[in-house]
Amino acid sequence: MKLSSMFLHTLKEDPRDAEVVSHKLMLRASMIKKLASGIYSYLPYGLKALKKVEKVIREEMNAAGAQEVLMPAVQPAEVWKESGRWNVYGKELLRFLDRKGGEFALGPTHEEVITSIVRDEVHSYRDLPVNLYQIQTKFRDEIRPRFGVMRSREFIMKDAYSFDIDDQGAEKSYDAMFKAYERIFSRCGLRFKPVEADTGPIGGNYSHEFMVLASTGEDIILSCGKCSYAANLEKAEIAKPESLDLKQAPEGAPEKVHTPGVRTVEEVCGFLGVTAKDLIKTLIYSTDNGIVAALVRGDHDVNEAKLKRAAGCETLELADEGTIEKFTKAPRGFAGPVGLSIKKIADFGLLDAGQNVTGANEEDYHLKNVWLARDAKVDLVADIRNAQEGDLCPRCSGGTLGAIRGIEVGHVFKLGIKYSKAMNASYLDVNGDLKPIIMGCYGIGVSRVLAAAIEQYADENGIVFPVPIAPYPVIVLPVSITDEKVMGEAKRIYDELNSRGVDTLIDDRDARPGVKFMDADLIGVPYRITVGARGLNEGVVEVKERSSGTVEKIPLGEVVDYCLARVNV
RNA sequence: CGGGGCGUAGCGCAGUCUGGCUAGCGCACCUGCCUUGGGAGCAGGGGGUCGGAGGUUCAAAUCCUCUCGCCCCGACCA
Repeated sequence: MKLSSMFLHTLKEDPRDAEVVSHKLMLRASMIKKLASGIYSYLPYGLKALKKVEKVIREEMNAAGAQEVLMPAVQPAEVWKESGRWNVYGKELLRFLDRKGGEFALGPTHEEVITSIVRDEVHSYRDLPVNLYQIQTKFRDEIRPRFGVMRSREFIMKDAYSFDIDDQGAEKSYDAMFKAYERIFSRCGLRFKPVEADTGPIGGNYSHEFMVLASTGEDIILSCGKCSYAANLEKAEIAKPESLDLKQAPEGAPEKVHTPGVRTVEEVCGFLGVTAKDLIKTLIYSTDNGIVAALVRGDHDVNEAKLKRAAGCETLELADEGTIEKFTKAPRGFAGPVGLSIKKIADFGLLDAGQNVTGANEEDYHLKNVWLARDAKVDLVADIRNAQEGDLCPRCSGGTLGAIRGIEVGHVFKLGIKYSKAMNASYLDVNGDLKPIIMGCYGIGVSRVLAAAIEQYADENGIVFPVPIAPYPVIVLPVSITDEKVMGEAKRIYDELNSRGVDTLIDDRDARPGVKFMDADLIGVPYRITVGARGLNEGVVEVKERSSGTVEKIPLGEVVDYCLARVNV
């Protein structure tokens, strides 16, 4: 491709509303263009990069035995009502009516559609297993899109769905996808980590996320320094204590203190001169299984997914002011376990606590010297808080958890029969018995992979594309386009590289060399061949490697082979 | 949805508080000269009606009301 005719308009300055490097650089490198909040066009250079990522994904998916399909972006409400998610999915599902008043939605994911296809087409165990995937535009009406295509509303996703006759088969399918994902992200040159994850509204019972490690990531990962355990914050467990008995309390009674207007943990600490660790936070939750009080140490945070499990409920949210007053007899900020008659679930972290400060269930009063074992009847002790740095590993002995940030680029789920049961996707087994198909689903955020790669591979001069996803692995840069010798040699190298299968750019713009160098750096081309009169006199050109910055002088006759050897991975 | 910030040319910004000449600067773009190994220089030029609507005023980018959009923090959500 000739830069003189390419639709590429780079920017010198950072656009104002870009925060993270990948967003800034994708805009500056003329890869994307915003149309509305969370909705982007891909310009030629960005699309080319996207296609490279897709190519890697396709190759590995096909190699793993999956077959490509393409499903509609617009989906009728009908299938969503069948699966039961029409009423569950919430505002992220963008709904609308067609001219006849029929209800439709823009697909945020395709479990319903694929399940309806497979249930019509598959009737026998002989048709299974099967794995179908697509690469397609999804729409999720995110409450707050941000960071460019990292978290956009419209985005490109590869989603695959596996169908098996039994759990053993489903396990194999899951495993095959897990391995394919490891190959995909490795080939893209990413530093990543698979972690155990919560399943969220997609459902199912087991899942892993693939996280690209980056300080700007929105997800927090906890991983053990000693063994291979790693999990998303929402899922991360904490080592189970040896005993679930509360610490024995001495004789005595809590002492009431006047704490006017003091509500938050910080305020209480400041007012009473204690630390957050000395406090017990009492959070009142409304659930489909009644009201519960969650007790955690003042410096810990409740993990709602864990609390749901412990409380045995499906839905759960922090109680509103009125509910709190009704059950604690005090406004928000003064709840405590002593004398509280609702179900109380205490966190492991409180097992060896004593002499705590808690709310008094009375406006403007707290209690000092509270011992859970003595003063409050706790119904259950469980793991209900977020893990944090320094916590003990749940899988090995002696390991501690560290926290790092990551960008979720892939997610694999075991769905079981959630959808096949709801939507009647079944098959006849060898014995002629009708059984539900066991499903799995596997997503990769294609556009997010691109953003994550740039997040991981950039420097002060711009993008540093890894070769496998570089839109163009090589750029030929003639220092002067008016020098016929220089231009002729540049053209020759450019043509030869292209004819030998290397996507190559040539900067044939009538611009000063400095401008060309800056642009080549900005757009992140891995190898730059500089052709100038100086070098030609010695019979050489210069090849600069973007990632290391090293420059080598290569004889004219060898430069094509030199590049081929570096670019064909 | 709550809090904060911002909409002036393709991009980055000044001007707004304290209304008043033809709305300005840098980058990008066009023409010419000159220059050609890390964002050159000179000269000339095109492009905006100040997010939108209404109002106040002799006069509105500037003041008032409404409205739309964008960004950040949070809540929410994968």
